Amino acid sequence: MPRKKIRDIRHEEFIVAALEATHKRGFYAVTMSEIAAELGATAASINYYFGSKDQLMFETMRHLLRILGVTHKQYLDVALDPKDRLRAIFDAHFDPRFFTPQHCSFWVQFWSAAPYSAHLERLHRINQSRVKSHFRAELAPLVPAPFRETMRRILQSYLDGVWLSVAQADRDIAPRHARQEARALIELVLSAEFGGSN
Amino acid sequence: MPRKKIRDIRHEEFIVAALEATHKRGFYAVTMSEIAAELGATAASINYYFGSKDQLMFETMRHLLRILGVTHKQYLDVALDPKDRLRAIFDAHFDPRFFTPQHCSFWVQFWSAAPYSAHLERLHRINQSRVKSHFRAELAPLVPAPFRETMRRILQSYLDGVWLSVAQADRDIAPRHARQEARALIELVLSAEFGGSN
DNA sequence: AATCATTTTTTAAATGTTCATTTAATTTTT
DNA sequence: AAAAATTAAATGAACATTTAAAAAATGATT
Repeated sequence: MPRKKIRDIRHEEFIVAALEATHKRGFYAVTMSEIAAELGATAASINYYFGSKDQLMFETMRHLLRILGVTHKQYLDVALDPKDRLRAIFDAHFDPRFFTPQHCSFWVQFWSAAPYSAHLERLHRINQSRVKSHFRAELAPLVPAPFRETMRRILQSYLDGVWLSVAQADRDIAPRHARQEARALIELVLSAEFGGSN
Repeated sequence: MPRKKIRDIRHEEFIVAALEATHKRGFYAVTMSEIAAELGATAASINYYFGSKDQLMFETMRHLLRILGVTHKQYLDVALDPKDRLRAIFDAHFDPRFFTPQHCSFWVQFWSAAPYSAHLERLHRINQSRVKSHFRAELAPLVPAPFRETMRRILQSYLDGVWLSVAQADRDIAPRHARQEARALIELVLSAEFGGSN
């Protein structure tokens, strides 16, 4: 069993530190020194490992996306029917591993910054189309084609909106509650009378 | 008829400039000089009128909130029934005067920055509770009490989410389309079977 | 085990840039 | 002439990043 390399340990540590410090101070206001201070380290060592502040933030978002991807897969693996598969998207986003104040606030701030950096924007586009195609695929067996895109956009906007409100801390963050509410919305969407097809 | 004071003219001009420049460069990246340059003016004159950059941004958001308030009132004035009144909230937010790329991106970036500034946070809290109570009031005659809060949060999160996605420019911004979709969601919410009451 | 050379990791301090803000003077309006 | 509006230039603070040196880990050789 090969011991973990220092490089990998630090990589992880600094990402966690970036999440924490960003949550405390804001995406732009947070400084390298503040992030390093979370670990009793020094700003220079962040550059030693990541090269730049931008790169650290980029890697931190990739880390979040990785968690999200793994979590989603786990829920899909136990999904029994199309409705479960649709729920899995929300369950993954609202999983306790993921749906924390730190993550939500980093998430929202990162995406609002994305349009202003080619680097970040690319990540955004990739993620966005991934989520979009998941939604489309899961809605296909559930919603007739003419209504599908509307329903998808409703669900997706709702998902983003929940994050925004959690990041602004005007809602407390019980993952269980978020899921419950998402399920209520899913029921609503699926119970719609699509011109008599249901 | 008293001529407009220079002070008021500049106040407005700089706010428009702030919206435009922020849209181009991002809430944090944008500099005083860039904002001033929109008008062929100089950074110093912003401070002459506003005192500081923070204050300019603050006033800019207040300006948006004022437009929103006025617009909302106009829609309420012509609403004929409870459903119209509920729609009025969305119609105001998605009014062409309001629902522009500049406004949306300022809006989203401002609110994601809000938790990190006491000044901005106060504005956020005030606005948030205003919107919340509007939703509550309009939903009261339409949705039975036990479901009302869930429906309110769904609608409100959706509203925020639409903004986020418009600010990220992965949707084009036809106000008409946004309204249409909001109406679809309203229908969905109101057609729900609340334990047989409908 | 102990020594020492080598590499890796870490830091303190130096650099240099980018602003917001201030100041003092100039231009424009009244 | 007095007041208001505007600017160019100065100021100073805050940072990310670089550099050069110190400290720690590694590992080969006795």
